[in-house]
Amino acid sequence: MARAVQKRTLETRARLIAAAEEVIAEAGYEAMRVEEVVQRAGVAKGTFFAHFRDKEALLERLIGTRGDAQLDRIEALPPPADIPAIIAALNPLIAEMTSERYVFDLILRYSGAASRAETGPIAQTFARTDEVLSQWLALGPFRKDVTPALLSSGVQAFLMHVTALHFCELYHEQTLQEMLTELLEAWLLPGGTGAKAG
Amino acid sequence: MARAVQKRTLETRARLIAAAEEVIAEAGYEAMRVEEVVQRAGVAKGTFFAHFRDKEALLERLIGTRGDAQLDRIEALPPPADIPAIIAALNPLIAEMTSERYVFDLILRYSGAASRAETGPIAQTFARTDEVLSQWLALGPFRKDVTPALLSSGVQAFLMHVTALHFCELYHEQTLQEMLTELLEAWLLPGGTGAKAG
Amino acid sequence: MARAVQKRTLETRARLIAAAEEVIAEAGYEAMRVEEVVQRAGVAKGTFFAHFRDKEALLERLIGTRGDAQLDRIEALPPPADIPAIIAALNPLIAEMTSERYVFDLILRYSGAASRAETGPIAQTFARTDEVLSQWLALGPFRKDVTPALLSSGVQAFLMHVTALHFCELYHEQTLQEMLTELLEAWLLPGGTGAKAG
Amino acid sequence: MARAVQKRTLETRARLIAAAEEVIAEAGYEAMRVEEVVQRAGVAKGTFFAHFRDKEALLERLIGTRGDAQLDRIEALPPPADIPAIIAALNPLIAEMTSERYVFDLILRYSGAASRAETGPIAQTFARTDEVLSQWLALGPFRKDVTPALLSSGVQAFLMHVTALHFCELYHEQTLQEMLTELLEAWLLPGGTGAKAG
DNA sequence: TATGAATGAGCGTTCATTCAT
DNA sequence: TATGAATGAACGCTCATTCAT
Repeated sequence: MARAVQKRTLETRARLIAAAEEVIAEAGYEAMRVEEVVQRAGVAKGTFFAHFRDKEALLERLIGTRGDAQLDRIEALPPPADIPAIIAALNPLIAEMTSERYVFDLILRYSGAASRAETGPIAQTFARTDEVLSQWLALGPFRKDVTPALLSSGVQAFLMHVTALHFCELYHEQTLQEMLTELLEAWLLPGGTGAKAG
Repeated sequence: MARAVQKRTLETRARLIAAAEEVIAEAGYEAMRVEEVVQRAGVAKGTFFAHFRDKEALLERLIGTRGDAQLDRIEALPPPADIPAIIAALNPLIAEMTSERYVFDLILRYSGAASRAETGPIAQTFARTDEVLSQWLALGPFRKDVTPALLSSGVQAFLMHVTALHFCELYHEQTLQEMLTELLEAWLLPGGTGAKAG
Repeated sequence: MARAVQKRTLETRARLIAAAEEVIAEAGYEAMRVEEVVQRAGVAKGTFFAHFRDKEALLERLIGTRGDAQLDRIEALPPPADIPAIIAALNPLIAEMTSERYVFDLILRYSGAASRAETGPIAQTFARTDEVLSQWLALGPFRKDVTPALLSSGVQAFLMHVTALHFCELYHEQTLQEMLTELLEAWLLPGGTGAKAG
Repeated sequence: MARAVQKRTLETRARLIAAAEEVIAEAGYEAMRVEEVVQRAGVAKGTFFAHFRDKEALLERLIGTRGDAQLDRIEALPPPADIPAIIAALNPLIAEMTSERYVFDLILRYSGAASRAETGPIAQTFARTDEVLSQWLALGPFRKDVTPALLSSGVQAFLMHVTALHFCELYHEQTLQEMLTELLEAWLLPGGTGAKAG
């Protein structure tokens, strides 16, 4: 009996999420209105708040889900053998994060993992990214004088750095790619090509 | 006469800034309300917007001023000879940035330099930091296989990274200091002690 | 200058009140919606709450104003010489209070004078009623063995008693008139016709 | 089997009532939420409404039960021989009614007997009070020029009047006792000491 | 009877920003 | 410059009641 009820609950939640995705696809995250979502989902406003603490909770979930999809894809890739491969793998994730200023702000707010009572989806995405990167860096032909965990941490720092610069009018897409490349080379292969030799 | 008017103007502006600082000292940046500030300054709401483009413009100015004070101090220091010295020099800046989550968000938003028409105070602080760091890194006993500009860029990325982690309950103050040390060592002195040899 | 501004304020307030009265005339007090009022007044919702603490504050004012109008009328009457005259004078006030269950509930809630920070309009109407009644009872051919204030107090008790019974399906209009007459006779002229003799 | 079912039903009802009393004891009538009650009773929300038409039906029952207890006590008393005795007898009833503003409002709403299809517990309490008072007033040394029913009606009006004033901060407990005494003396013994003579 | 997810209308609130004076 | 009333779009929330299972 409890299961039957839960099914209805899941359906409602799915409808809300689908409606929200629809709205976002049409007008972007920032333009999403709770009112609009419940109307499209054919659900009462109160129901919305029975499923999500607030509007941001839904957004967090939505963004987290997308991030997870990216990570699923990334995990399925063969460990990259060089820096261009890393960048190529991570680029869609960067694209996701820079799709909208509002999204980036949200990500920043929620990336602070357990700053909230429970670890939210976005924080989890960050944790997963860390794991994936660590493995890659351990397996690939990168410097071994420091732990993969530290390397991964640094890569993430660069990732966020470059992502933040996306919203700075001074930089062009290409410049940022170059900057990221340079940073990663200097970080992962100090001594340049000599790293391979060394 | 124009001078007299200007004097009054400057006084009003000073009163607004003083009032804002007062409010912030009591309740923090996030809790600052324009309403409260103008009341304490004894001026009308409209006057506020005659002096500052918007609320954030004041906040930017306030935060920028603090950052500048830090940089004045930092610039007066002798170029650090090792990583602990760098960290010691930068720590107060980190403390400033982590004083409040909201402040950090603002800083990140405005770190993207000219995301607004004119380069604001926060972006300028970043630019200055970049200059100082570049000089230090050029002068000090750090890796020379990449440009000081790139090194500086990376240091800033790590700085922000670690600062962000301050708002993540998982990390303790000490852990973060250690992490920053490790990151900087790996970044500025790849090959560890070998850097001294190189 | 302050006066000019105040004029605009008064106009806005007047527009809000007029709009509210319009809505109430059409659909009753209970059906009044803040949304509807601000729309008709051509005013923003925020403005409504800048003028009235909440919806009930406006309603209180509206009901109080009507009560005051009744009292203005009542005060202009010559002091009644007998009980039917008292009842005739008070009947429109009763009619006002029983026009809507919702109104009566509000009156009850706010009659408790200073139970709120400031004495509201409804409580003031009650106070004025007390004054008027006291004067009447002092002047008229009614019992003199107790103070007019006490007599007035009793009359008000009967008034509310009978008013409350209006919302009880058992009683018809006429029954209540009779009951009030009997109560007032027994209260104001104990000893029946003998009072005239006495 | 029907009996078994009925037994479970009664148990559920008892649990709901007990839970409600618990909540009320802790937070008062106004703060009682159906949600809270069903949680404590360990039943589903729907179950609540299978047992009580609506929330007020439960409240009415609860308040009515308390009133009945008072009346049981009052009925057991010997008919009072004077006004202080009447007041002493009724005082606990007043205390009950003034325990909470919200309770008084409810009582007033339901005092109007059959304003609902069926006469509820509160209305019944009023009816019983009326009977008791009528008998007392018929038996005691009070005015006989009007019917006991009318006298009783007036006493109830005064009772409610004084009770209402409890929620008006202007009046103190003692003042109200005195006012009630004066009102009852003037009502039940017009002519003052003459009543003793009569 | 029992369940509990869903309902739903509307209130109050927020507060940076504007604009007529 | 200075004034301050007015703006306005959502959000969050409430919580008794219903209804399909």
